[in-house]
Amino acid sequence: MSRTAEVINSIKRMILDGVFRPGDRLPVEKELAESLGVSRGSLREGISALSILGVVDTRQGDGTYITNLDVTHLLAPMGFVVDLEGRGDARHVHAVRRLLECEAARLAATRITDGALQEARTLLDEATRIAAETPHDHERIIEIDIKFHRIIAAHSGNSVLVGLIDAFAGRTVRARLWRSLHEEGADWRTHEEHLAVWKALAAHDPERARIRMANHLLGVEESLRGLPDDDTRSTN
Amino acid sequence: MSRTAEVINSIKRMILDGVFRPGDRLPVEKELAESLGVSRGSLREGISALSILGVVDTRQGDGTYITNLDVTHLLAPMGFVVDLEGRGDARHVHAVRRLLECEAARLAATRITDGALQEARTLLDEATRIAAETPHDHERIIEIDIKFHRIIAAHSGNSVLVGLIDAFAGRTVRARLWRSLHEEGADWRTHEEHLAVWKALAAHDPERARIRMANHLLGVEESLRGLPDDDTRSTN
DNA sequence: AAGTAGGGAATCATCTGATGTATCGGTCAG
DNA sequence: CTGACCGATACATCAGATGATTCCCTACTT
Repeated sequence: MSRTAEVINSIKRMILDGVFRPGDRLPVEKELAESLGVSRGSLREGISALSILGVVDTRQGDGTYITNLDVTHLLAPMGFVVDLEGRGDARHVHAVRRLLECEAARLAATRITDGALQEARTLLDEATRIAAETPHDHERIIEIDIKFHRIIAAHSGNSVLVGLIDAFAGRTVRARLWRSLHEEGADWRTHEEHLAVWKALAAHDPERARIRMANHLLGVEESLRGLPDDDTRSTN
Repeated sequence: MSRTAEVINSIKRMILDGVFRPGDRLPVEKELAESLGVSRGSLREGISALSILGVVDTRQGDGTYITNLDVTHLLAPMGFVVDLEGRGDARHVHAVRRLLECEAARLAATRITDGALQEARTLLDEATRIAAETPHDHERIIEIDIKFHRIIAAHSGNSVLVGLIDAFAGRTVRARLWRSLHEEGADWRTHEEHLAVWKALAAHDPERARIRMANHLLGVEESLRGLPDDDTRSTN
């Protein structure tokens, strides 16, 4: 095993064993390198990888700290996989996303708070206003869409599920989706679907919430089918 | 953005843009460092991170190559998240795993080949023999269990789903599970459940396969409840 | 002619030292 | 008490040298 891999595994192990806890500061490079028996260069290669993985956070002039180890943060690197897999035929990615978000909606129906329902409603109301304008502020629409889905995921009560959903509903996927269906007033239909999901959540009806969410995501996916997108054709 | 991050993003971008394809060999360190405008050290930090992420593969004395970019391979680093999240209360991890594997079973029911069915059956038959022995060869039992689940996942026809399942049904989770239920002949019950899943697959009945798999995983999860595990208590 | 052992070039792995840059905290003038 | 200054600290980056491994060509053996 390379020195770099040793560094990574050692630090991971120390975190799993509770030697380092979220927010803890690591020893300075020179010291940590000596204690692990590697040079600063090799140590930095390992720290660099851990930083990309969202395990540690280095601040120049300050030090290196263990992150909060939040699942969403640790799963962020998965975005590359989603981007990569979604280049051509994104059906697999969408199928998984649908599976995850439907489950989140089902769980959220019985767990969502009145405050979160109100917050979601406020977002949808804003979307209503924007959709009525011409031209639409699509950036804001997308932002609202992401927030709406995130509220639902957050109230599933499952942090791992939240992390996965965030990774799968990332920027690129969402951007691709909206770029394709921002024409022909499809945002009105999307808005109606969002509203249907919200009503099911407000009624605290798990099955209804799941179905409404499934219907919504299916609609979005179908907007992608048969796109005049070179990538889509080339991999079929 | 740090030089290291620039290196990582540049190479990721080049892969997404098709400049580098799976199996391609990257320019030598000195050359690549110059073309990206960074020193060899910074380049190596980036390459090191990409290597950990499973994007590239460096071989001393040979060169650095783009991996096959297989989803399962790229999702392997997520194992740390599973390990981390599964230290204390692993319910969230198990809930997600159950969701993923049930969907895989459902999909596999209509897609699994006769050959794969036969292969799975052979594995289960071997498990039958081993379970009858005393003492059991638990290592082999675990190996068979993993292979059985993997065959099902592989025939879901969704590569992303396969990658996630592999990450979530990784070594540590599986080891924890089996360590806890390898007593009191629970492996017989597990074996019966596997058989029920197999029968549903053989009948190409999606709903039945999903339910049998759900039942199987619930049984496994329940074996974990109320374990005298310090971690479990401390985080509740 | 075919197979094999040897050697050299190419490439990554690692270490060392030096310099640049950002942050934090104390000090001191106002 | 406030705010600007300044130095210690720590990470960021670069450069050079040496070691280890692989690949491939050559020459030798059978």
